[in-house]
Amino acid sequence: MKEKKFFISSSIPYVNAEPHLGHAQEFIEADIIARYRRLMDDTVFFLSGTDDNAQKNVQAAESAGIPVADYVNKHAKEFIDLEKRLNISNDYFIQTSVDPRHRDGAQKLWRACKPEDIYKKSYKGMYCLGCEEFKTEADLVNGECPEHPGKKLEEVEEENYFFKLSNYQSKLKNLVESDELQIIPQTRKNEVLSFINSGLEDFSISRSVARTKGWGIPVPDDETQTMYVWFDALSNYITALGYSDDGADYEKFWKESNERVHVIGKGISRFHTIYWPAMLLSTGVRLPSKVFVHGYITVGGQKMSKTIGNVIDPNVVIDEYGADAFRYYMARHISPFDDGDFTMEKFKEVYNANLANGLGNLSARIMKMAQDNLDEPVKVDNYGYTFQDGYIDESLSEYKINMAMEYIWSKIGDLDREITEKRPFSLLKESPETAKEIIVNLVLNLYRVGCMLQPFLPETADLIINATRINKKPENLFPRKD
RNA sequence: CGCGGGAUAGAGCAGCAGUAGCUCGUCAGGCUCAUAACCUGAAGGUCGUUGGUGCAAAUCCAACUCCCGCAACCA
Repeated sequence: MKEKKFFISSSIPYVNAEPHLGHAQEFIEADIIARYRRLMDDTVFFLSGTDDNAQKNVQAAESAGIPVADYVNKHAKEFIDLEKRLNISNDYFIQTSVDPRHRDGAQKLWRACKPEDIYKKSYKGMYCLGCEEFKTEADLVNGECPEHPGKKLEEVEEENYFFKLSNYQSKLKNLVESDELQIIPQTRKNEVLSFINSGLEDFSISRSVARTKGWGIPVPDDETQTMYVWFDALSNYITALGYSDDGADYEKFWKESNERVHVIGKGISRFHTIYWPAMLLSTGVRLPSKVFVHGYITVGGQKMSKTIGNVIDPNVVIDEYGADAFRYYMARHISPFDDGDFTMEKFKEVYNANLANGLGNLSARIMKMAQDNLDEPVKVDNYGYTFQDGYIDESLSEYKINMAMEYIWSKIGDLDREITEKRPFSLLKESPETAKEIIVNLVLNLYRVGCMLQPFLPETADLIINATRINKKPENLFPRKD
């Protein structure tokens, strides 16, 4: 099989708060794909990071009374820690305010844009001092900012750089329609196309230094302007690879790669499927090949929000149930494409049903029989099974992670049924040879399940595979919770 | 005419044209190897409403009702 070069990224969240379930979901989805591709012998670069330069970070730091850099680093560390705890196998983690290659790369990208695509324009708008951001007519209620009633809106006028998105309307349309820039799932592709067809307006790509308070990346050759954070943030996907100095990873995983995939949430699909590709078209840099758009996570059917107080810290779930149990829920019970719901009650239910009673119990059943009745370990390596399975390949090639999981769990059900039907435990007395044959076959199939689980539940997969290799019942993989 | 998503057994969801399925719960059996786990069976659905296309519709089309997001710089 020919080795492929595969790039995949999670989006870089701005770090004005602790990581939540949505971030964890995205990390897990991207990680499953990355691990799967490595198992398929592709050469993979999996990128993750934080968007440090957003103005929201500045506001959050100010209200916390901490220097922006400290504030950003503190929260970035929480993201790094969460990824570690979730066994996310990213090859690099870029912090956009820390890595000097990012600043250089973003400025290089700016300079690389066609001169006619960037122009200066006076921008006038109603600025809310409370929110510290511009408001559009639609944002206002009775001419006031709904967040800060009574507070006067200030009419601010300043010069900003704009990007001539309108130049790229038809090109973008063709790219998306032809799937040269593939958007998954189809509904998101339709949304993007309808947005393109409604007409693309140029967008602002800089802010005055006065408003950014000097935080962010300076616009090249203009000390009065800071880059608009999206221009800066989107470029992370290539700056992290070494775009600024044509580094080896940039050559390998961007310029010459077979696939370049961004995993993002539905709220930022426009930036990734329209703004970002347009910027790249202007500079002549290669485009991503796929954008995989996932939904949001609701809690008890409601949007997660601090006001409602229903925000769940992924760390709390991991503390109680472990990383693999959490990965399991995200992979199988949250749709990769639509919004999914999460509550601790539901989590516990599926944990007990599918992990404790399902996979955990099955592993114990089979390996106890094997340990007590087989003289030596089953030669699983001679079985010739590595990872591949047609159904899983097909599901994952379309990013249907939950379908792949359904399939694996159907195999688990098959094995439980087989034990009941073939009754090796009672055959041991009457015809031990037949019983042993059955047990050997069960071990092989358990091994196969372990292999299939590798991208999804890496720790558990290793424990199962190892148990079959040493012919020993594993420790309680998923203790039942009452 | 803003855009999109949802409405399927008591609950939560999958299916998206060809005998209605999964998890939990309920009831009745079986098994006793295993994490009081596992297996089988049963009860329970006019697949939001009304029309249409098809030999055939949760599945395609149209209209309507009710929920939920988004509405250009917000995972």
